[in-house]
Parts: sequence; C-alpha cells; structure tokens
Amino acid sequence: MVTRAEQRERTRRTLVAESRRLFAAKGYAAVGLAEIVRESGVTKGALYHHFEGKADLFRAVLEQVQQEVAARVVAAAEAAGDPWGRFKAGCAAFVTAGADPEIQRIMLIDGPAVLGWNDWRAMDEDASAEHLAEALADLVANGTIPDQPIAPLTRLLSGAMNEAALWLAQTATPGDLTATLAALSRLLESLRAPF
Amino acid sequence: MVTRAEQRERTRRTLVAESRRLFAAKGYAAVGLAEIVRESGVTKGALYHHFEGKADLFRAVLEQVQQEVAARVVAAAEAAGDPWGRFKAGCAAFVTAGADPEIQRIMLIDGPAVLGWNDWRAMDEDASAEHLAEALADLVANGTIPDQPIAPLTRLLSGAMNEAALWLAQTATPGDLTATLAALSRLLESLRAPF
DNA sequence: TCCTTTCACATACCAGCGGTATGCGACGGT
DNA sequence: ACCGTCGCATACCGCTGGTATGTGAAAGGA
Repeated sequence: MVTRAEQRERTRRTLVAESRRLFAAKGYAAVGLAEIVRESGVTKGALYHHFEGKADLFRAVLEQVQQEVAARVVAAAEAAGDPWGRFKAGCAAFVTAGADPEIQRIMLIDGPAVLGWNDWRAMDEDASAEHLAEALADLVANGTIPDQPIAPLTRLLSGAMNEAALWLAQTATPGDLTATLAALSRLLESLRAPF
Repeated sequence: MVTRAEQRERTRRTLVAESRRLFAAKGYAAVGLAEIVRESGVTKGALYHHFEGKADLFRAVLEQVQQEVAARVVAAAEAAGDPWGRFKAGCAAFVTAGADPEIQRIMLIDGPAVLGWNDWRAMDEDASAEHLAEALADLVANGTIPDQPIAPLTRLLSGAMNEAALWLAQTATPGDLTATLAALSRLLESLRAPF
C-alpha cells in the first residue's frame, strides 16, 4: 500500500521530469499540456492539482535545472585550491554545463520569456549569480582584482558566460568549447590586478 | 487617390508599428492577433496577406528595432575620433539604447524564444555583432588589444552588453546607467594591451 | 470496525487563440 | 470599357490552456 504523501510526491516528480524532457526537446511553446499529461500517465486534473498552470510547472522545472547547474559549479570550484583558481574553475564549469542544449533552452531561452525577466533574474540570482558575486567580492577583498563595485561587474560576467554557453549549445564542433573557455580565461585574467 | 502600392505599404507599416507597440508593452505571448488588427484598423485577412503568421510579424518588428539600435551605435561610434574611442563609444551607445525596456523586451527577451536562438543569433549577427567583430579585428590589427581569436571574444562582450542592457531596462534608478557604463569601461580597458 | 472526511486525481467542458478558405470590390494595364 | 489581379474582409475551424465538478480510495476518530 502506498500512502497518499508517497503517491503525491511520485506524481509531482513524474510531471516535472516528463515536462522537463519535453520542454528541453521542443521548447516551451511547442509542448502542450495534453502531451505532458499523456507522457506522465496522468490527466490535466493532476497537473492542475499540483501546479497553478503551465508556467508554474515550467518554473519548477527551471528550479531543478538551475540547482543541478549550481551544484556542478560549486563542485568544480571546491576542487580547485586558491580563490582565484576556484573562481576560474567555477566559471569554466558553468559554461561547460551550459553546453548542453537542453539545459540552455530551459535556462536561458525560454526562462526569461516565460516567467518574465524579473522573475527569471531573481531565480538566477539565488542559483548562481549570488555565488559569482561572492567570489568576486572575496577576490576584491584580498586584492586579486582591483577594487571596484562588484554588482555591475557580476552582471557583465554573468551575461558573458550565458552567451558563451548559448553559443556552445548550438555548435557541434568540440573545438569551440576549448576556444571559448580560452577566451573566457583571457578575459578573466585581464581583470586581475597587475603586480 | 491612393495607388495600390502606397496603400499596401501603409497597411504594412501600420501593422508593424502597432504590433511593435503591443509586443513591447505586454510581451509577445500576451498579445493576440485580434488585438493587433483591431489597433491597426484592419482585419486578420490583411495581416495574413502581408505576413506568414504571428512569428513572421514579430520578425519584421525585431528587424526594425535592431536596425534602429544599430544606427544609434554606428552614429555614436563615428562621432568619436580614434579606433579605441569609437569602439568604446559604440559599446556604450548599445548599452544605453538597450536601457529602453520596450526595446529590450523585443530584442533580448522574446526574440530568442519566439524565433529560436539560431534565427535570432543570425539576425543579431547582421545587425550588431558583425560591427563589434569588425571593430575588435581592427583593434587587434593595430595592436591596441593583444592578438587573439576575435570570434569568442565577440560573443563574450556581446553577451556582457546584452545582460547589462537587460539590467538597466528593469531599474528605474538613473545612477545604475553610469555605474554599469563605468564597469563596462573598466572591462574594456582591461582588454587593452599593456604598454 | 465502521463511518465520515479529506484528498489526489479523473472527466467533461469552455472561451479564445492562431490559422485558413473563400468572397469581394477597387485598382490598373490593355 | 473590359477584365484580371491585387488587397483586403468575412466566416469558420481545430486546438490550446484553463476550469468546474465528479469520484474513489486513504486517513482519522468512535
């Protein structure tokens, strides 16, 4: 016998997982609720019992994707030694994670359009941009990069990496990944305070 | 008496202008064709006589917006003297132009989601990224910035400026514009070859 | 154990959307 | 003056996201 809590959780996870598959493969607008509930083995009643609507379901999917990417970035950063190495490793991990076209479609293409840029930005802030700002603040504090306002710099770097990830998602040539990472590395290095 | 060519052109311009207004104000998904043709004083028959559908109409709007932004960037760049000054002036002009929320909604939020990232990227390439790449190539050629592949660098800078523009579109505080432009200026200066 | 309440979901239905097929009157070449 | 063509208007359709209501099984008290 399955408890109601178990069943509830199971249904919700299935809906998120299946809609994530479909959103990633075909894009938000091209996926219908009918298709989602069919693939999930439930009905629209179940969907609307768990979520407020299609956009709310997408929000749950986006949250999951962002958490996974953030986890990969943190893991890569912690593997490196000094602060500057952790910073660069984290940036490279983010861009590499974004190389997956399905992640990008959800995180960077449909995300802002579906939820609105404000909501999307708030979620991105919690998931990744906050870590980036923290890392930059540390690097400013210990003099690795020159003293300057970190908020606008965070946005510039975040945008640069988002765009880099988007590009990588579209190109099949593996050489582009290394070329882009090299360019990013040069850009980051140029920020470093000259000794 | 109006010729057919005049009338045709007039109807088309009205459709583009009105849908641009609505897309900018409410977003692509929230605007219906019924509303567009009502505000334009025509019917859906006219719309589908001029465009293949809603997305095609949006494409025409995006093209117009991009051309306007590109014109502002070129004008600002030509006003400056030396190559480095033209480069920085152009970048600043792009970010400033993007501060208009209505331009951003069309160019950066809905654009990729509606047309797909590939098509959007191709249009952006023609409208602005090409100029950016050209400017960077010149700066590399005359030794202002160190020799390096310009394609990935172009993407990074393009993404950084897009994000900066998006941010500015949401904040009402005018100080953010100068702060962001300052951060961008520092970033660009750090690219410069040390003498 | 039995009865009742609650909850997780199914069923049936709807307004409105983008899109299409067809009709029609005026312009424009001959 | 004629008639083909062009620029739209009208009427209509399938399908979509969303909602109102029904239903059977688990949870809880006696």
